[in-house]
Order: sequence, then structure tokens, then C-alpha cells
Amino acid sequence: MNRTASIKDVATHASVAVGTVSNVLNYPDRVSERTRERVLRAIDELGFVRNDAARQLRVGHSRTIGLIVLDVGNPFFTSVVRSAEDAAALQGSAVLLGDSGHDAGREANYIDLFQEQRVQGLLISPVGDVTDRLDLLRERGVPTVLVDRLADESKFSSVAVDDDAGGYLAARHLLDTGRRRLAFVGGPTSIRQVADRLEGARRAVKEEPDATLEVLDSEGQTVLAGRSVGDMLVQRGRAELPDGIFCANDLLALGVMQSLTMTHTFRIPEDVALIGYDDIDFAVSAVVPLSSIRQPTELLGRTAIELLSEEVESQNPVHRAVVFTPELVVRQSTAAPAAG
Amino acid sequence: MNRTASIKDVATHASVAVGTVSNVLNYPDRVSERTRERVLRAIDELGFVRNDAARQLRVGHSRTIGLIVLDVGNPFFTSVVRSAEDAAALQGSAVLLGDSGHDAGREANYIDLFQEQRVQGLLISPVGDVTDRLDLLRERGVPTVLVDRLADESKFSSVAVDDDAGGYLAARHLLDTGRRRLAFVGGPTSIRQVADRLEGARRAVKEEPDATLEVLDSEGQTVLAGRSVGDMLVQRGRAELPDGIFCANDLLALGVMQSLTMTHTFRIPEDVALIGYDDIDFAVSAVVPLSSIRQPTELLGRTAIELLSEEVESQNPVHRAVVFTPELVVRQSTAAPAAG
DNA sequence: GCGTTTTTTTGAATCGTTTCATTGTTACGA
DNA sequence: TCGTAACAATGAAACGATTCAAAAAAACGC
Repeated sequence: MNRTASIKDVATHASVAVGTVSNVLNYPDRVSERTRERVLRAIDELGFVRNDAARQLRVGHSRTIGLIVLDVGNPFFTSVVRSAEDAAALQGSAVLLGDSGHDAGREANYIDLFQEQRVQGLLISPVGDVTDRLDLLRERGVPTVLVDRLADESKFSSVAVDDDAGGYLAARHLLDTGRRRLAFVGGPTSIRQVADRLEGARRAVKEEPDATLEVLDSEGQTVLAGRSVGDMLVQRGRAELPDGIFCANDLLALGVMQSLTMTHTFRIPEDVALIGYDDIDFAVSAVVPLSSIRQPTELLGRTAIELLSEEVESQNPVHRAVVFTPELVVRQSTAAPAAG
Repeated sequence: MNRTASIKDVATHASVAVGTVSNVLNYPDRVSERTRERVLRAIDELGFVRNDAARQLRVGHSRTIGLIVLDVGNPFFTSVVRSAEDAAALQGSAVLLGDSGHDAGREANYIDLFQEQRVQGLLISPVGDVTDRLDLLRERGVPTVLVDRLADESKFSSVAVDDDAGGYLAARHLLDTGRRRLAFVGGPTSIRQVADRLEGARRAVKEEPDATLEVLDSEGQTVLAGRSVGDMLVQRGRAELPDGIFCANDLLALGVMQSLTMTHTFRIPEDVALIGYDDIDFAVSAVVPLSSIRQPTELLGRTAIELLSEEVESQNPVHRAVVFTPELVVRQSTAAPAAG
């Protein structure tokens, strides 16, 4: 009574062979209407639930896809996870989610776990440099797609967003609304994303001979880090204040905004325009709604799944690196100052 | 060459029996040092990775625990997930995470999927009323623990946080710092959490004969909803403004704060004190750091795993409903007004 | 009614582990 | 040297699904 019913129990109960039950489950139209109904009734009566381990053992692979992200709490990844799950569901797969929390050890554990589970493939936003480990996976025939990181196309497929283009968009927007003394606020430029966004901003500024770009280093990417940069700016005389600030991420921008608005000495956007990056939910509901650069996260997740499917299907894998273009979202924080 | 090595291959390669390889994997000290090393070397050379499906088929259950949450993007659940994962890892289990997104259909899919995977048990923060489905699970012998929802103790174990106590704490703190004209801001009271928090606040207010509590309904639980409640308050004359506001969640509180500070007519905490609920990351970095009620989310996740283990181990399950007490976090937004 | 084709059903073999009764080996005291 | 106990290693059986060649049943044409 305690043991869950097996396919054999169902077969007995419906007076058919086990093969027939399996066919009802997997190829319903190979089975005549009458017996199909009989089998379905038996399944229902016994409360049969297919044992996926047995199925998997026989067919050699699972119906799941592993997904390892750096931080589920980060809205960027949350959105990627959602869209990947949806895309996977459409093709009949489920997603096993792992949160490495930027920890290489946890990441390694998940990779091992997913291998033991014989996932169909792996989507990963890797912690630092894991090419060795990923090479191993490749040798063992686990198709892998890198997420939010460009990959050597001879080895892996990847999906990412063009941060250089995003940086350009943001700076170009500030310039287009008449600002000329720009500042970039961003954490350590050793982070690829930060460096690329800065590079894009530089490119835009070079297009206007009379424009300048100042780089303000921040301690990390948090609201508090933004606040201290903002405090520093407030100290300066009004004449030395930039008239357009581009922050490497929305949290920084919100921090800067808090500093500037708290003192009531500077107005946003009249005295200084402010734009962030990521377009997090808080951006729209900030004290002054924040302009930002939105990344097509849904597309990222969906495309990652698609690339993985391609690799799974084709024996002879040709890798692709897909790069998406981010999008400018204009809100009040960069509204053009009154003419004159 | 393409196929991954099996335990049999390892056995051949190391010139031992398959049982010995299995023992090396599962009971290393049943095997002599010499052969153990030999087997380990073979495993390494062949790149053997245990096939968990086969293992599971034999032993009858997996090493994974299913966890279905309402929204991974919600910091509350993110934290629960993390701690559950850590606790599970300690006892050698892994967590399969499902995000129902408040959608009963997705929830049902995950329940089915997890059943097919023969998870050891299920932690679930259910969408609406799923007692029927959960009853089914119970009959099929899948131990289940409800998260953030009290359960009929005759049927399930559960972990939750005492929202009534949290509401009391918040209101009591406002009263203790001298406020008497309190307001509660909260979404539809059909949400259990909101209703309980309000109830707790009422209890505290009744303790002070000269204190009053006004209930301000909000449209949902977002920053924007908080803003519109705040705007409404600003319209009122100063005399009619409450001197202490308790919001059912931090997002609401941040919205109210934005309204009040933007107009520069009221100061927080001098004119009005403000306290939220959940202690999200943004609370500490708000314009005026926000007091809040912290829920022991790490403890929730860990305890859920422990309760589940209890059910798994004992044949004769005795269910427990564990309720945690939330904690007051005092910050500047409720600092006592200057004496006099 | 009979031979032929098509459709349905059958059930043994298989996947890769773990388990455990059995056999083989070693160590040790008398 | 022998008997016995402790320890190691063995390998067949089992888990529950899918697969597929073969058998059985049904449908068809004449």
C-alpha cells in the first residue's frame, strides 16, 4: 500500500502488457481507443505517477536543463530565469536552477550535481574563470551555453547584451538633451560590464568636440556607494558640477539621486541629468523617475534555451555568440532643461 | 567514446567487481586502501560520473527536495531559498527550485514534475487553496511542509512568521517613542499577512487609552501605491496628520516616505515617524533610513528543511507548526522626536 | 473463405546503479 | 599448523521504465 504503483501494476490492473501501458504514455495513437481508455482508467485508479529515474535510465538523458546564475536575487537574473523556464516548458523540458552566489565552490557543486542528473545541457553565468571546468563538460558531451558572457565561439555558444552599445546609448542621450559636462560613475573597471559601459560612453563623448567625460570611481555597485559619490559631488561648487551623470547601474544612480535631492541645492533634471543602467523596478518609482538602459532579459533567457536546443539536436555543433542591443528608457531624470 | 563511462567500465579498468566500485563510492571504509586507490584512479582516468537516475531507481528515492515559492524575485523568498539550499546541502540533499509566480497552473506543473522526480519531500508556499492537491501528495507518501502559511496540524507541518506579533511590535514601538495618532497603511485585508499585521497593531493601540489608529487602504503593496497614500496625507492639514505611520510592507513605506519628503512640508521623523515591514535591502539606504520589522527568513528556510527531515525519517509522522517571532529594527525614520 | 496487408499487442532485453548473501583472504591465538 | 574471527571482494538480482522484433488480431480485397 505504501509503495507507489509501477507500470507493471497498471498493466496487471488493466489486463494488458507493460509495453502497452508505455505506449499509452508515449505514443497514444499506436494504441486502440478501447485499451487506451482502459489503461488510463487504471492509471487513475492506482494513482500511478511515472518514475522519471527509470525512464531516464533507459533513454539515456533527462528532460531537464541546468541553469546556474550568479544571484537569483538580482532582478536581471530573476528575469532571465523566468524566461528560460517558460521557453524550456514550451519544448517540454524543465529547468533545474542553481544559485552560485558568486561562489566558485557552490558553482562547482552545482555543475557536479547537474552532471549526475544527466541534464540535457547547461546554461551558466560563470563565476570568474571556469573555462577548464567547462572544457571538461564539453568533452563529456554536456552542451553548454554561456549567459551574459561572451565566449570563444570555437568552443561555446553564448548570449550577452552589448554593454558598449548601452554605454553609448546612455551618454548619447545625455548629449542629445544638451548636456556637455558628463560624468561616469562606476565600480571597479575590472568588471567587464562596467568597463564596456564606460567605453561606450567615451565613444559617444568623442563625437562632440565640446563635451567632456569625467570618471568617478565608486566602491562597488550599491545605493550606499552611489550616495558617497553624490556627497562628494555636493561638496563641489556649483560651477564644477557635471550637468549629466551616467551611473553603471541603477542602484548607484539611486544613491546619487538621494544625495543630490536631500540637500535641496541641486535639482534633477534641471541642474543635473541622471541616468542609470538595468531599469530595475525601483527606477520608475524613485523620487524623480530614473531614466535607464533596459536589457532584453526575457530575450536572453529564451535565446539561451534555443541555442542549447540547437546544440542538443545537431551532432556537429556549430557555436554562435548572440549579442543583444539594450534599449534607452527615458524618464523624468533626464528631461531636457527648459529652453534658454 | 561518446558514451560516458559506467560503473562497469570502471570495474573492468580497475580489475575489480562492480560491487567494489559501488562500495568505494558509498562505503569507502569497507574497501581496503589499496583497491580504493586503484578504483579512484580508474574513476579519474575514465572521467566517470555516477548516473543518479540509476542510483535513484535502485534505492527508491532521490537526493533532492522540491521547493516551490510564489516569487523568487521577492527578497523574502530569495532569502528563504538560500537558507533552505544551505541546510539541504549540509544533509547531502539538493534543492529543486520552482517559481510558481502566483500561478496555480505553474504550481501544479511543478508538483507533477517533482513527483515524477521522486523528490524526498516538498516545501511549498502555496498559491491560494491547494489542500486537495496536497492531500493527494500526502496519500502518495510525499512529505510536505508548508512555508509561510499555517497548516492544519493534523495534516501537515508548517513554518511561518507571526504577523500579528510583528504588527504589535511595530505599533508598540511607535507608541513607545511617544506617538499617539497612528495610521496603518496596507493593501487588501483579504491577504492574510496584511490582516494579521493590522490586528497586531490594533492590539498595541488598545493598550494606550489616548492612542488612536486610523486604517488607510492602499491599492496593492508597491512603492507607487504608497506614494498615492502619501500624496493624500500631504493634502490634509498639518493638524490632521498622524504622527506615526506603520506600513504593511517596506515598499509601501518607501512610497509614503517619498511623498512626504518631496514636498518638504513634513520631516521624518520629527513630524511623523514611519515604519515598514520586511526589512528589505533598500530600507537601510532610503533617504531617511527606514525602521522595519525583520522576519527570520534564514531560520524559516532552515527549519523547513529540518521539519521535512523529521517527516522523512519517522514512519509515523507527527506534524508540527513552527511559528517564528519577527524582530524590530530601529533606524532613523522612527527616532524619538526631540524632547519638549 | 482465404490470402494479404495493416493495425495492435506482447514481453524479453536493456539501461547503471545498489544490495547482500556468498566466497575468498588475512590475521591471530593456541 | 590449525581453527576461527575479522575483513575484503564478488557478482547476480532488483529497481521501473522504454524499445522493438515478433506474434496476434483486425481489416481488406477478391
